Amino acid sequence: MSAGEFNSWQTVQAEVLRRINSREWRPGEFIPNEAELAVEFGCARATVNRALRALAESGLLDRRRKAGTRVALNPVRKATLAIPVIRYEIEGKGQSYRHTVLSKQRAAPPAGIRARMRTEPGVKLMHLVTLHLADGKPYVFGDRWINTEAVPGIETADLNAQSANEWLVANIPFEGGDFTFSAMTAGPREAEILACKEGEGLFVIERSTWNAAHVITTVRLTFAPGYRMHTEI
Amino acid sequence: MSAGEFNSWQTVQAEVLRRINSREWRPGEFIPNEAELAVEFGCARATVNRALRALAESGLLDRRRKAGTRVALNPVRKATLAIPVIRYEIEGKGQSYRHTVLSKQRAAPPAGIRARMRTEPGVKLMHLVTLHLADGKPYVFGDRWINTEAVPGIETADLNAQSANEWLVANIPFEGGDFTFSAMTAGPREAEILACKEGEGLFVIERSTWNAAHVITTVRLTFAPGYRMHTEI
DNA sequence: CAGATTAATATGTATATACTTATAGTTCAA
DNA sequence: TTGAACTATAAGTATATACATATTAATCTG
Repeated sequence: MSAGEFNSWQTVQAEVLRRINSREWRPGEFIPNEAELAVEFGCARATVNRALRALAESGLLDRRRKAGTRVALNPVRKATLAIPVIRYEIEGKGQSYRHTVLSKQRAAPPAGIRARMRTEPGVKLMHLVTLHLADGKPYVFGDRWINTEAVPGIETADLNAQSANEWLVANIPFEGGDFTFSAMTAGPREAEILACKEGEGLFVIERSTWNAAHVITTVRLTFAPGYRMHTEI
Repeated sequence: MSAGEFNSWQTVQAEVLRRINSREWRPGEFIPNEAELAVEFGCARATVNRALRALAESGLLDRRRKAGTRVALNPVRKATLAIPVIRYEIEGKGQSYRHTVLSKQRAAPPAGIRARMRTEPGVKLMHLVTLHLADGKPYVFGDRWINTEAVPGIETADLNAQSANEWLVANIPFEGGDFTFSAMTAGPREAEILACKEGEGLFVIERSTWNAAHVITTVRLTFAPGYRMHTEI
């Protein structure tokens, strides 16, 4: 089985993939260690390491020091989906982009938001409701809370000129975020804002972003009917 | 600025991140090349390469040969979301899992499906409708088409014992897939199958998977109200 | 025999060196 | 002035070597 020459990490990766797919190496099974594979493939261990590391990152292999490398039992397929800035998404489709601020005020958030923002009771946040339009038609509206303490400069920013999301992306570095995707049924408010019928199913993204010290912002994006989010693996 | 010692790729990465976040290196701007950074950080070029490559993969840097490395202008944040096998997802919540096959037949698919499956007109596929239940309550139902030509053995598989998805994951290696997430409004059929009210908003995942030669399967998963898909970055 | 100690081992990482490859920029020719 | 040919450059990769680190397995103790 000393198959020819696999002297680039891509060819090594391809060969390992082939063996996994052909069940030569079965799920849960340990595969030979890096040193052995390097000899068999006629390449350096670092090359094997690169190939296996990439496969482990994509979820097909499980690796542990000393224990070794095994074919993943239940390969969790990971789709990486790009989170777009709404303006780019709309303009990318060749449509015109516009947004309007429906309301902007300082207020103490309801309990649910406060929990997500991890702020003390009574602390006021900036509450912003924005509608984004594609070719003049409602596309998505965002109900956003911003921790003004974590975001110096937001108070004086002109959020009519640049949407809060864009302003934040451009000005406030963040370290992590979480995303929830779901569906909701349009009520009177959504129907009015998005110019759709009450009772329609709407796609919803909830997103929080944070840095080391604070939760920066949490936003709920409710999309007009027909929105589709797409990704490939 | 010859800042101390950055002699592991993680510390190099952290320092580069710091400079990006602090705007020392601004979006769109070229950063010094690997060799220069290696000298400045007091480490090998390979170490810098590892750090920058990781940052490029996560979308914060743009790299091109000869041109160099620049800070990404619009950092596309990528969330990697794990595509779960439904049984694991349900059992992971501590609920009991059960599934039933509502219908299974060979049929020529409608045009939309045929386009996705890339089959010739008249070719019959396996059409499978399955309901998955959590603690006995409808959780999601799947409307699936399988290219039997691409999937040897599926005809004789007992899809009552093991769901089609699980059978496929365990038996048919695939190379790529695409995913679409959207919302729909429950019609009479969805309301009946999912035991929900007509007019409720439902979360929908459409997914196709393929290997080198064929589109293997395409499935539309319609979730009962309340479903939320979550991910972090 | 339970629990602590030690050894063995596979992956993880760092480094110097060398070569490859894509491509931006320049030069040259039609 | 366009475009083809060339060149210089920065990232990309491969390799040998060395050492670090996590973790299993074996061994030693009480």
